[in-house]
Amino acid sequence: MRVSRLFGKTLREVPTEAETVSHQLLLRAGMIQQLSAGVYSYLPLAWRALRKIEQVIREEMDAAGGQELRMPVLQPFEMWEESGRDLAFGKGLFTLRDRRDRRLALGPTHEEVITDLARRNVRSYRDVPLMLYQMQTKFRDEPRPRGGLVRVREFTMKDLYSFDADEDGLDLSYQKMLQAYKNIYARCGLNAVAVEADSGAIGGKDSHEFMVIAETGEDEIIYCGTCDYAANSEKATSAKIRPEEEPLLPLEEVATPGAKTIEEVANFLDVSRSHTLKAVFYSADGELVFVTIRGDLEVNEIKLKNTLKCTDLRLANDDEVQEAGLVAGAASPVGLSGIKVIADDSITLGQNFVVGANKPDTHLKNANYPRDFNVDIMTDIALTLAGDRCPRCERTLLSTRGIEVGHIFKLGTVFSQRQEACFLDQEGNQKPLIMGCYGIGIGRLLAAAIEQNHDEKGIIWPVPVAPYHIYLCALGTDNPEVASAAEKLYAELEQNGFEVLFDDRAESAGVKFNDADLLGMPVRIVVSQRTLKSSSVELKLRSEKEVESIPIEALNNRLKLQLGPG
RNA sequence: CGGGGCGUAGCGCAGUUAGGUUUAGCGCGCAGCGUUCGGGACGCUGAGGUCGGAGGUUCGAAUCCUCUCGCCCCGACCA
Repeated sequence: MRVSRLFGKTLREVPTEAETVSHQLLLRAGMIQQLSAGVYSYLPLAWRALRKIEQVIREEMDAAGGQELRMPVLQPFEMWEESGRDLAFGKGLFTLRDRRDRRLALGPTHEEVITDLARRNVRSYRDVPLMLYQMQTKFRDEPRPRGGLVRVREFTMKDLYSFDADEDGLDLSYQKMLQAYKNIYARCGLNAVAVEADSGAIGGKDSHEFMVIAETGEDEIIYCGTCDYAANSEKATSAKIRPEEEPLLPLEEVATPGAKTIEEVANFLDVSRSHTLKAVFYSADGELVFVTIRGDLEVNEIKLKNTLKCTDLRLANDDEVQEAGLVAGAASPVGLSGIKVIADDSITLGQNFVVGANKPDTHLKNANYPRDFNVDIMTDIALTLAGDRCPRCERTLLSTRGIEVGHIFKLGTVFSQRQEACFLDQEGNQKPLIMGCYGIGIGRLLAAAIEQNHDEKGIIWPVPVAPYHIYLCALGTDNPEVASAAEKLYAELEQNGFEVLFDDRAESAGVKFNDADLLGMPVRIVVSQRTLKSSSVELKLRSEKEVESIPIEALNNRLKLQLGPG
């Protein structure tokens, strides 16, 4: 491709709307163009890179036993009602009506459709294990698109779905995908780590996310500096420390005028925060619930939402709290009735807690579970923070930010049961298929690759995803000798199977070099009067500082060494 | 949806506070000619704007008022 003919102009200045590095570079390189919030056109350079990423993914999916197919974007809305996920996705689901006024949804993901395909086509245990995948456009009406290609409303996703006869089969499929994903990231020049994750609207049990460490990432990762524990902060747990055992003391009412927050109460009574129980009120699908947790911890709303199995969760407002007869600032489960109480298991770690007395300006000392109160649900709903203890080795946890470039789930029978996708096992029993699903956002992967592979001058493409291998730079094109030598070299390189971006423009050296750096092809070759004097060209790797002079006849072999056979 | 910011030429901006010499400017980029030519060269000439949109106030609106649309950033959601 000739730069003089390439569609998409490089920009000298950074467009103001871009804040993340990948967004800035994609815009400056003339690779993407925004149409509206979270909706982009991919210009030729970006499109080539995206296709290369797809090809890497396709190869790994096929190698793991996947079969590529293609499902529709346009899906009957009833299918989403059948699975109940019209509510789980809520406004995130793009919907429309056809001419007969039938409601349709633009697919945000394809579990419903694939499950339907499976129930029509899988009959026997002989038909599994089965892995089906596609590269396809997803639509999600995200509340807030951001970061260029990091979070958009229309994007291409590779989604693979596995079907197995039993849990062991699922484990095997899951492991295959885990490995395939690691291969993909490594081939795309990405350092991605697998972390434990919440399964969100997709549903299911085990789940891992692949994170690319980046300051601009949307997710917080909690990880152990000592062992290999790593999890999304939504999912992370910690070893909650149990204080020294003390004898159980009798309940005692104390006046705590003006003290409402945990901080104030703890200070007033001169006890540590971990010696108090906090009360928080939530509205879960309209029902008021009482949440209690040890005073030194915070509630993780994702865990709470999963525990309550509700779709809408928010902090209750003052009116709702008053209406329920709760005393904000002095509430506790002691003596409480008629309201659902959810407790974090931290309340079993410790004794003689200070809790609210359910009357203004009054607290109780020495509350103990279960002696003094009961709860409806006891589980882990605590937010894990950097500085907490690792759940595996009890060393200190650390945190960092990351971009989620892939997510894999063990779905189990969530979908196959709801949609009755069954098979006959060896004994002739009808059983639901055991499913898994595995997704990668292609554009996001591209953005992450740039986040991790750039310098102040521009992109530094890893070879497998580079739009072109070589940036061929002709300096002094008005010199016929240079021009014809460059043309000849361009033709030869392409003949030898290299993908070449040929800068044939009548621009100054500075302009060409800066564009070469910005566009970031792995190899830059310069042809000029100077190099021709010694029948050579100059070769520079984008990732290195040094330039080397190569005799033209040796160039082909040198490039093969660098880029692999063309 | 809550909070913050912004819409003036392809990109980056000034002008808006105090309405009128602004037929709306500047830099980059773009077109033509000439000189340059190994890290974003220079000169001359030129094209390009219904100042996001609609209403209103006024003799007069980019500037004031009302409504509206769009975009970015921070939070609640996800590949």
